[in-house]
Amino acid sequence: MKRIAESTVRRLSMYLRYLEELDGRGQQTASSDELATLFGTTPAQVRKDLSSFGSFGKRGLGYPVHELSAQLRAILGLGREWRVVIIGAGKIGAALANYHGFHDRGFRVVGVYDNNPAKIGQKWSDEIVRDMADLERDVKRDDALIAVLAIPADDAQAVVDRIIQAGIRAILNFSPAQLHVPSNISLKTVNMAMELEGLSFALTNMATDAGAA
Amino acid sequence: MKRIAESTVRRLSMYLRYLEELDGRGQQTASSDELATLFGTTPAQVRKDLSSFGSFGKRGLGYPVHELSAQLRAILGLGREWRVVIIGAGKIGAALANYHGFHDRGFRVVGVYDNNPAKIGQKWSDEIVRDMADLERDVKRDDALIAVLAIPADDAQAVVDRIIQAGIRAILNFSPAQLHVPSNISLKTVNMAMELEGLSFALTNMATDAGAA
DNA sequence: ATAACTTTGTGAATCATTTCACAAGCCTTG
DNA sequence: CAAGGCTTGTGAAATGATTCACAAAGTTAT
Repeated sequence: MKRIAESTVRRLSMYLRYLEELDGRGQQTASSDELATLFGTTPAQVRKDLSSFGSFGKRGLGYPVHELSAQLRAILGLGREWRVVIIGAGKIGAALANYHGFHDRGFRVVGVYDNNPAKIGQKWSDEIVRDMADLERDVKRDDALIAVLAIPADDAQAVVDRIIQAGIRAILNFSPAQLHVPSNISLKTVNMAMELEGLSFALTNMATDAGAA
Repeated sequence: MKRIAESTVRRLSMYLRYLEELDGRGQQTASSDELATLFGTTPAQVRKDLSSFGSFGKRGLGYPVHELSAQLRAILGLGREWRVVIIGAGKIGAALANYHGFHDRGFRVVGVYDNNPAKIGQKWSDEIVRDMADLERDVKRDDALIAVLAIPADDAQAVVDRIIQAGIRAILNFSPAQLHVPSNISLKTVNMAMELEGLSFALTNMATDAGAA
């Protein structure tokens, strides 16, 4: 299989969300054209994205909704349970732990950590907040592979180094820090400041062109 | 000025964050090489990004840290105050309202809205939660141009249509909904599910290649 | 069973972004 | 002030992503 672009994976994720909705409504098939118009992309893009993984459609008819959903879940690795630790029991961590889609897609939170003594031991959205000192031990014991980082930027790199040692293989980073990880570790950073500044730029330079996505 | 790529704007935002840190430490100049190694990009990329906007560096020496910071702030449109409304007084909204970088960069929250009667009128991070019914009136009166959307997916498109009518020109969307806006409105969507599924994909297909960013 | 119609899958072409490579310019040293 | 050492700015080349365009394959109607 050839290398898959980041942007392709994001679109697959979109397609899946919509296909599941169609499936729930009992729709049997969907054409690349139907999928495309909903996402502001093109039919050719949809077909190209899917064709990297196989031939799922029927010519003259379109894609079988239910079956394609299953295929996409398999492709995205959603057929299993991923054990996740949330590091930082602040507002962002809480938002994530509460987020439904999180659990429904097989991402199971097995631990929430903080280093603030006032928070440790408190109940917090189905979980007891644990001491960050226990992070390594727990990650190993619970076999967590994914970590969500929602702590201040200054502490972030040190924590990243620790959890990678403990066996974490993928990190979703909400701290406004530029993190460095070995190339066999997956890292995604969501940076609020960067998004807002992107909007600020677009508004300031509207004359030229207006961005959309 | 020619069209600027989204990815370029994101990098400018990164450069700015680091330049401000260097400036705070009193460092006078920084080379493209120094900036590049910190961000996992290349010196050529840094120079190309900056060269879209002018010649800020001195050959043989590098870029003047303080001055370049100021230039980047101007380019990104951060020299003014942006009035922002947060729609949805849930955990994500709270995380944003509390977020320091938010206010420090000139993004001033002028209103927080919810349609839950239990929340309306309550104090909430320096602001009183207001009734979403008043959204249009307030947006116009307060001249807010940016909206942060942190509400359930089902309500999102209807709210978007309303606030655009009221004068909002840029939207940061945290709801897992595919939104449609006119082309003169800027929209950025941060979709947690998509990020997590991206990690799941990367972990599942590690054999091929490991993603990093 | 045939014809007309629809929609996929995919090489080729276009468009966009990143990287290369080097001349030009500035600083420093002697 | 001339020579040597860095580092920028930028066309050109390379790489990557999207769009085009059409043959192949399936469906539907008669």
